[in-house]
Amino acid sequence: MKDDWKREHGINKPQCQSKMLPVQDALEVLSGKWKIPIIIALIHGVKRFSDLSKEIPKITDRMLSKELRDLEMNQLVKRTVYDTFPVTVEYTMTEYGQSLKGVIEALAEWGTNHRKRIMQD
Amino acid sequence: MKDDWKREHGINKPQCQSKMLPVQDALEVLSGKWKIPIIIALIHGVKRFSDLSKEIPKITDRMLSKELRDLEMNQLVKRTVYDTFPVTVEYTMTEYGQSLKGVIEALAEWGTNHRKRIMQD
DNA sequence: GTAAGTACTATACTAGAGTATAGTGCTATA
DNA sequence: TATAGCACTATACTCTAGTATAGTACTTAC
Repeated sequence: MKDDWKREHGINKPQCQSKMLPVQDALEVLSGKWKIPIIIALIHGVKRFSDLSKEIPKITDRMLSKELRDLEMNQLVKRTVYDTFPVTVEYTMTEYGQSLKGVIEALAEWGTNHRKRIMQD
Repeated sequence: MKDDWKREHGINKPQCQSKMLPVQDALEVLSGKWKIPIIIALIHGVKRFSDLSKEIPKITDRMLSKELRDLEMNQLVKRTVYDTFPVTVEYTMTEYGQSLKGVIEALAEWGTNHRKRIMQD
């Protein structure tokens, strides 16, 4: 590989190679306005589409649908369809999805502290 | 406070009150395309504007300037102006900024693992 | 006096994330 | 037969993050 190419892709520096891409991967999974609210809602139990819609203020059906699809593609959320009258669909965090708990915990802790710090000025 | 108001602002559920806002606060600090690259560059040492510009591929001056201002406002980065010929400006992570290391570590670890998992399907 | 180096700022544009609003397909009850 | 409830999808719009490109202010060396 040419050095130019490496520079282009930001992998010429060891630290970039080892940290930057992974962090951006993780942030992409959590990206957008609604993923965190959805994840937090689902961490506390199985929910149906309409439950989530009620529980998350202001989210539109379109966004809820799209974000759930994203989370499902990343294997964080499982979608189960029941063949009942008005079809019901349940969303659950997968076992793998639970692995986000640690990350979210770290973010929550830092965020709490940061808000205190910034507010007091 | 009215229950309606609480529902509107998503703080009627205990879990929202305790986790959602802090996590979003933290993510906002790291938000955007360029903050992580800048932070990672600065974690490895003091850098000048032009250093960062060279080290972070494709970032425009405008974005670099804006993101550095954001990071400075959040007290993560310190800006020092030296009264030299062509004025030089140095950017450093503050002591407080170093506190992000843990969060970034957690994100990097999860991101690495996630990439493996998603790729192998 | 003009060219060059540093650290920006200004203006205009583009693309993608998010919003608003309405409509679909299914069926069981009234 | 019509209405209601669920889980979406379609279309069109808006708004903001990011890009592209150019220009500024300062000063020193040639």
